[in-house]
Amino acid sequence: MAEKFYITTPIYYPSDKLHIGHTYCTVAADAMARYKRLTGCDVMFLTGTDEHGQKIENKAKEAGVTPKEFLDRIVEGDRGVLDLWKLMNISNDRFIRTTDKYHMESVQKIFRKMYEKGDIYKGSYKGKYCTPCESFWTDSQLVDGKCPDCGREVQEAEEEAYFFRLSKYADRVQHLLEDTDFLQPRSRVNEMVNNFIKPGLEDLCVSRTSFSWGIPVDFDPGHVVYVWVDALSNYITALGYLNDQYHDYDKYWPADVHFVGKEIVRFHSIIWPAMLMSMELPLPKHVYGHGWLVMDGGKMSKSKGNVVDPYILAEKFGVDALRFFLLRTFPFGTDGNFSNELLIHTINLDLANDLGNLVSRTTAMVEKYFGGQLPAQRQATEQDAELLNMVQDLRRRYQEEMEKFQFQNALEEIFKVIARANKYIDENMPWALAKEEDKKIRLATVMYNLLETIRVCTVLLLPFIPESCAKIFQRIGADADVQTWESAGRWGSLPAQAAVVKGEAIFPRIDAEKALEELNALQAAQKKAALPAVEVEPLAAETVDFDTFCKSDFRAVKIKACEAVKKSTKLLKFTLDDGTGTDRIILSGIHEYYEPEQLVGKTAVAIVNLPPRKMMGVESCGMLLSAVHKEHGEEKLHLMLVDDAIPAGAKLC
RNA sequence: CGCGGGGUAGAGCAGUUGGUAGCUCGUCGGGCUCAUAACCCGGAGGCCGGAGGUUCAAGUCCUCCUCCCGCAACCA
Repeated sequence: MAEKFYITTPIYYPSDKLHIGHTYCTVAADAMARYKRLTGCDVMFLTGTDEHGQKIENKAKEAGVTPKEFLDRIVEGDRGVLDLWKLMNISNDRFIRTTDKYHMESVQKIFRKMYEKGDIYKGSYKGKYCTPCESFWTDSQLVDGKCPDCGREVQEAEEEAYFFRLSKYADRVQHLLEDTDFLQPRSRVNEMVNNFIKPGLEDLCVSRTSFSWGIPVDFDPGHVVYVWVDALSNYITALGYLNDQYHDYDKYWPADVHFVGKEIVRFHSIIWPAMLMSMELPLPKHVYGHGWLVMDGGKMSKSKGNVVDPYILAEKFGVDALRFFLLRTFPFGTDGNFSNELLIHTINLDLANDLGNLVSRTTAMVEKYFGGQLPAQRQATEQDAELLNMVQDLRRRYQEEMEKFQFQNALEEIFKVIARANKYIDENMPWALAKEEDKKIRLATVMYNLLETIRVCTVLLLPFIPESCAKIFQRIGADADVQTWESAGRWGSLPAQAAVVKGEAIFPRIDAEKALEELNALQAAQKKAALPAVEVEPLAAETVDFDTFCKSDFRAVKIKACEAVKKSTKLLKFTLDDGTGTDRIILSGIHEYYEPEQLVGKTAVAIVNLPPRKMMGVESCGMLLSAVHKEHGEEKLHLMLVDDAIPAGAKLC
């Protein structure tokens, strides 16, 4: 019986369109799944979407549709999640949506099971409640003891909630992390243990009453199951655990590996094992926390406007080229620096110049010198040894790296061989052999060795660039029986007289300059189209009475000095002349928009009778006024600067 | 002193248990002409962030410092 292999991606939260980072993780999992299938494993590859929660509820409301309608559009709709995976040639065996009925029923049973065991108990979530905002706040979220949203008084309140006894499993989880290879790469272990386990694991709130878009707790209808139990359970419900939709749980669980982004390592390496321990189920063998793709050293984010759309790249350069680039360029465990230049560069170098060109020159010569079919006779020499040795050992080296999820190293091994094959051509100079009639057999041998090298490399590239591999096999006349894992380990599998055809270039070279220009234009256009040019806050509906308004004391102030607050990215510390003769210190979080020296000497407007407030250890007495709006989704801020003719301390009314 | 990651040729990165510093690109020079102006060979280019220490020997181990990046905090 075939060995089984169960691999998962995270289930993505579809509150926005997916970006290159999601694509990265999914492509990696796909390559791994394809590799395991190639080696003969019985593979289950799962991906999906995490569809509950407040944010989805809000987004849907903004869009004026029901949550389900909103989700269907973004998951199943045009250029949605399913379309993207189809485009990227993702070979998942199953796709789970947490709004699927079977999943919801399973989660209710799981929740109940843990409750009946005593690992989930009803408690209360203590906090402060703001009645007009209908919001709960923790003490640390409050501002001056008041609601951070509206600034009004809050009441001590308790929200009823269910808790999971995470603390009960702290020791076992710590042991799992520190003493086994459960969590990879190893560098993530310290982070988890130091940050979350050593300070003491608190019991986890696993239900909410403050929103309704979630799976109801069936024995307590006011509550919905909060994200942890709902989302993490997908890895077993999708196999049919406690439901009748599927029946593969016994076959595939425990998972061989969960691929996850480093931001959710915590949930997968602490909460998920604890939940499974509570349910007394086997633990997944590995959790692999991969790195992020970052842009110019900074995190990709909507507000920075540097989110990369995989659709544009795949359509422009080809799906295989994009898949290849993602896995060839970046070590899987650490962050990678994404750029369009690097993408084009990698495609041109590896795929066009090395691999594509090797296929072209080899097939062209077989056509030119032998009409597309080699004679059966061979004449080996010592010159062949190095290449043959490399190719014959390639599958082993490749396998070693793939088993460690080191895709970039596995590909590196293949491309070393490809480079060696290009060199082999130069060493043997087939064009010279072709000129001498008595060297025909030697020439055929050289060509066959090249075809064999290409064949073996192509088999091993199947998990990464499946469509291109099919084209290469066709060119070198490799049928299905010499496209197998087994045949990649056996030199000489290609029939001696295979039919070879030249054909079009498989990876055309890209004109880098032109492509970059087009790409930038496309990305800029898309960004503009997606977001409104200028957006301002809607006017407040509530009126404020005149007396209340008059209590606010606005003054013109002169900026005498301004400096960045150390250890803070956003705060500037202003020393102001407010006309009283005593300096006034105000902190303002506008360093992203202004450098301190730009503002010294200017006249600004401040409200001076706010109670003082400490930020980053410095006391701020009042607040400088700014005008804010959004442009193409990006926050813009302008400090209110007024005529320098206005004296310090002048009252605004 | 909040937690973690990182500073190695112009750029992007490898460097396993300490033993003459490597890879890719770029650059300079040469070769070849089968091929997608591709391919092959050679050269130049580094006080491995800084300072101490352990050692016969340190990019690699220890201490301190410094800068960058995430998370967290903060943004009245």
